[in-house]
Amino acid sequence: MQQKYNPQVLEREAQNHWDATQSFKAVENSDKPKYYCLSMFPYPSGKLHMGHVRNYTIGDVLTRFHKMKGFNVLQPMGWDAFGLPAENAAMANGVPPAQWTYDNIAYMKKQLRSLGFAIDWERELATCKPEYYRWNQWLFLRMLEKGLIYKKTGAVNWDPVDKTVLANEQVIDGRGWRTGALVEKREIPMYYMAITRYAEELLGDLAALPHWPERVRTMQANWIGKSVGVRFAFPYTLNKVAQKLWVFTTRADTIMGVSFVVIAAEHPLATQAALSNPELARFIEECKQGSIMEADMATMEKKGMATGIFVQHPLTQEKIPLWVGNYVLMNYGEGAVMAVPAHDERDFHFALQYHLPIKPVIGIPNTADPSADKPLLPFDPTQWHAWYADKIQGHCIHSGPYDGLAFDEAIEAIAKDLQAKELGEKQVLYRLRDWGISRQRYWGTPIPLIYCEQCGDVPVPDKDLPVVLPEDCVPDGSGNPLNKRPDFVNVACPRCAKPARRETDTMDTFVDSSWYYTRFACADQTQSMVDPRVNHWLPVDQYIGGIEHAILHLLYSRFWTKVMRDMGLVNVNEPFSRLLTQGMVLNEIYFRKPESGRIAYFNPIDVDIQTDEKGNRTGALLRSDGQPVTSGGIGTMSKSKNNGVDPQSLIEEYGADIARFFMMFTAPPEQTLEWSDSGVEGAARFLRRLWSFAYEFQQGRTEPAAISKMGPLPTELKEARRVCHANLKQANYDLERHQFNTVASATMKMLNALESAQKAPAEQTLREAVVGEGLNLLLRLISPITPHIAHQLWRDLQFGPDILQAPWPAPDEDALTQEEIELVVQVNGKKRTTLKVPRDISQAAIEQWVLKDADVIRALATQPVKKIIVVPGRLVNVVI
RNA sequence: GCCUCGGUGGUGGAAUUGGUAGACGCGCCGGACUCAAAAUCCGGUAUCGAAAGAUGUGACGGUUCGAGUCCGUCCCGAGGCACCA
Repeated sequence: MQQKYNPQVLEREAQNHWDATQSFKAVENSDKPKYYCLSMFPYPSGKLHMGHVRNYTIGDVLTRFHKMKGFNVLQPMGWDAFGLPAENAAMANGVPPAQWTYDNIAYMKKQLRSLGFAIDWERELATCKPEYYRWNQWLFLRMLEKGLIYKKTGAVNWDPVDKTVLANEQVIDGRGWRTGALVEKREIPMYYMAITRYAEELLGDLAALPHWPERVRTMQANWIGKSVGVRFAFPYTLNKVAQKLWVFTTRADTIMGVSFVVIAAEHPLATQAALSNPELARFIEECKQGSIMEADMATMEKKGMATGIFVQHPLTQEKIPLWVGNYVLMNYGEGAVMAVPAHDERDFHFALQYHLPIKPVIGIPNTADPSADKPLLPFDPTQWHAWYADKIQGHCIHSGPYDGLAFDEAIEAIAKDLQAKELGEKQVLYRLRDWGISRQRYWGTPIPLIYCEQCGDVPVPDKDLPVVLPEDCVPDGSGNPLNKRPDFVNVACPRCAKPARRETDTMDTFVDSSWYYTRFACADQTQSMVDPRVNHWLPVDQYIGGIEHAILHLLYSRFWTKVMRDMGLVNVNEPFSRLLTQGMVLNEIYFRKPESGRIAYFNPIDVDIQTDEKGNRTGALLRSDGQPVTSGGIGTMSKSKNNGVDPQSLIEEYGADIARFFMMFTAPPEQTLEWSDSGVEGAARFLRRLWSFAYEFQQGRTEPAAISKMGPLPTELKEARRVCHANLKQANYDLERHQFNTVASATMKMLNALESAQKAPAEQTLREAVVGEGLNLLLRLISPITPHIAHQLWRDLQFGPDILQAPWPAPDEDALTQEEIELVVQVNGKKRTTLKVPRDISQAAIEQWVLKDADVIRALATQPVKKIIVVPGRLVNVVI
């Protein structure tokens, strides 16, 4: 056994051993229960970042834990290889996205291997390869046949200078990132997936995912946003033609308070009204400026303009003015809303701004004088919010036939009356919109369509799949380079064989990642998208990834699984049984802001922190020039803030185990993790201490490998043994709930206890028995986190040939029992003292004992005891 | 703006169902070893106070014998908002 802990050498040896024994190869014909553990696959951006290390370490801990618990585990890895950054890199360096991507994959794979993850590399896939994305195209065609994909226009960000479509990320403060030009909204034809047809099932099945975090289910439910309301129409006459303007509302009970109607700038009626109203036309143009992002839309100043058109209230026939507003969304509901300023905050502010009438129609009952019911108004927020929250306190007032009706009754009555006039009905509406998948970009899956002047839109026949993306294009920022590739664009129409054009739009990269987990089950299958092996492995038992994917990726994947199910490709309803959403990795931000010019960020690695003698931070200096830098707090590691830490240097300096231990110890997986150099040093110190302790133990051992029978133990050894088993028990609980930081800390507590045991005055054989048993448990417990050192020490201490084959340890309940327990004694809930009592003491005896205690008597003073609350095994509270 | 989550010592965090707040680390202080330093080892470390004791989990209020944990209002931070992945 080596005296010094040398991670670089032993980690390579352990990894060679796992490769040679094919330790992580997953097979379908095992008699063990299957466990499919999947971490979200990385985008090959260049090199691993700390978020990746964290994500894959969490997955690996779960993989190895379940392997030792006797599961047949599949942990695969792949590459989410299409996407915008490759095009950006191409513009910067002139390298084709394909080459950049493949180079990155090669480098990052090497990095992943050096971290010792228990991955079955035989199933590796990359979404940018034709053998993968041909199935995107194949399923696209099936969905097109079923009407699950359709074509309609949708809004994009248009850069008028570069004449190109911009991603939301490329729009900064409403301007193009390269040109600085004001971005415009532009409507272009796109393909949509009809995810809304599955809205009800996607919502309902959230209940079938009890092992998903509550917050993710809540976010998805709110995203789908089912609301039951009333769709109804305001009749109007324009150019002597009677027409109807439809709106949707969840607050039909306030219909008698409507004082105006607002339509989106893109609404056909707005376009029509603008024909004879240049001022309105200008306003509508103004509304079309800016990005398509909802956050921008929601935070901009609410503006409106009257159209001069009036519509008729469907129940009172009153004349209602029609407005165009920049805050009405064309793609939700009807693109038109009724405005009730008395009972909606946004309408209220709009009405104040433009001096429109405010008519209260909901009030709280006044029992003394029903004729003086007090109106509830949005400017009385305490009451209004309370009423809105549970909808039970108020009722209709100033509402003619509906006076006195409560929320539900009013909606029923109003919907019935509207229906009788054929002007409305109750309707279920979802906030969820259909998924637009067309991208005017090069580095993605080609959409398999051909446009023929004679035949129209012609789907590419299956026999011509895949439509292969040329890999040698270099984008230059002025539109999709595919349009400049006649060899790609020009094609014979599959129907009439005349010259035709290929679609040059590619698919949203979320399409690629919506089904990759099914492909891992049968990555070598060349004849079909998936094969029956998919039903062996699905659903994924444990999925791990960043919380930032809580809605889009996870919802699209759930949708896609249901589509594949309905086509008979898989037999599960949901793809991921358990979900762990990991927190982001943060680091300090330092910068200097010059009088003029750009703010400069400095990597924390180049900054020295100054502290006072108590350790409080007093300042920060840039090491290169000794001058102060400003602290910008902490934030997610990013290029723009120059606060990333390259995992490569960490792995090279300390080795994989120390990096992994630090990641697991520093924060629980679901919380953000703050980077700290000294924390890494602490992890290194612990593993070195573990190594030398094991070395000393092995050197002084008299009976190699024997964990002999234990006779009666002296107190110190008994206590050390109790600590080991108690921590193991707690750690097993923590592993099940994925709280790995306390598992790591349990291994530290065990080593602390074993070090005291080693020094205890006791017979050598007894000490050896206790310490040997403790080390044996500790190594197995720590092995999922730091597999390399555990592998080596397990062999060096002759516990067995391969720790991976060892069973998961269970605590010995006998070791946990204590003769005496400590009770906390409180008086009126305040801790006064503690009391050592026999384990099986009766309640009456405790009460007697407590009342005789000097500290208790002093705290009682002269006041009489009202009652005594005893929590068995924990505490006593004397109430006075 | 909307949806969701979080806020505990100098610091990362712990506290299983409401039951000893601060486990285990980091940092800092003191000591041992050393010519010296690093490394390592030992001890201390919430705040105020000489002590007894009091205070303390973002703020304020409530429920309870008892609240970091439950309820209400507010403040601050993070993630998402449909073309970053």
